[in-house]
Amino acid sequence: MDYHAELFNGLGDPTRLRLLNLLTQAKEICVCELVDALQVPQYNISRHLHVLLKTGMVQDHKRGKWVYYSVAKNLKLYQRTLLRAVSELRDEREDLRQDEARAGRRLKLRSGGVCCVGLVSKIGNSSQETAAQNVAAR
Amino acid sequence: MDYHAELFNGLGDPTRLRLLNLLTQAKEICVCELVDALQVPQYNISRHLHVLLKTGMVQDHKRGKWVYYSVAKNLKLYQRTLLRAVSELRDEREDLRQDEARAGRRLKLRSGGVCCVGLVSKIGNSSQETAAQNVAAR
DNA sequence: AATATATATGCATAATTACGCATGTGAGCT
DNA sequence: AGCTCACATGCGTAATTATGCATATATATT
Repeated sequence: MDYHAELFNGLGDPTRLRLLNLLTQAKEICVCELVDALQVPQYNISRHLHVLLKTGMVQDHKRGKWVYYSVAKNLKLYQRTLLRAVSELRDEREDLRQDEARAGRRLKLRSGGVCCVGLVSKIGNSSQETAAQNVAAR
Repeated sequence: MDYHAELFNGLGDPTRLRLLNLLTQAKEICVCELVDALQVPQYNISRHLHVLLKTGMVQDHKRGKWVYYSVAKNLKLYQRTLLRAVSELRDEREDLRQDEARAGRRLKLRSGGVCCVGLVSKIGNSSQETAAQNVAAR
């Protein structure tokens, strides 16, 4: 598919829409935090982030064991406009706000700006029953 | 897929991107004109227009034998923002401007505001060798 | 070095979507 | 009524994309 259509397509998946929404709200979020916020398997989050990376909408930054994602710098005009459309969507979507709530709770668990220290979080991956369920809230 | 992701997805196809671009430039365009402008089979155009209809981005209006499409009235805020992203994209895309050129030539052929009178145009459908090739230009 | 944690990815499969062809529908013309 | 033109749609198939599971990689930590 051509590049720009792909760009829109990048937002054409519910999970990616949710990811982008969170990323526009916070400066930097690491993968495990996104996993907890969306309650979606880690391999799934990673894959969707990869798609968003390819569209140039987000950038990643490895720090220690973790990979932090954020909205890319130097977005083109139409890309910034797209992001704005996402935020505008926010008002209509309860689920996006729920994501933000879970993300908020999760981000509070950072110690010294570092994410997931001492937290186990494997929602869909492998066996172990997941921790960080205080974040899930329900 | 959920509704809003689908909305982005509506733009996540090159053909639909091209259609939307033309529709944002002109008030009303009928299917056969779009076929000539994009040089894409009629059944294909119809299908993509149907997708755009479902997203609420465009509306149709039957007039005599023809069906005219236009950008929907009463778009929501984020929808208008999306359209703006499309126009902003225009600057980067030679192909969109070529579509517009062909569309412009085609629209000039209207007689009395009525489209495709006496023109035969079956780019991909069935047999007959297409007319309106003065529009294709190449 | 061995182990544990965070993230990515190969592979098989399921689900979704686009496409081409043929045909259906509906409006207008003769 | 029969024909033609504009448009839509059913169906089969090809192409694309998402998902789950397992595993690979890379970076601490002990």
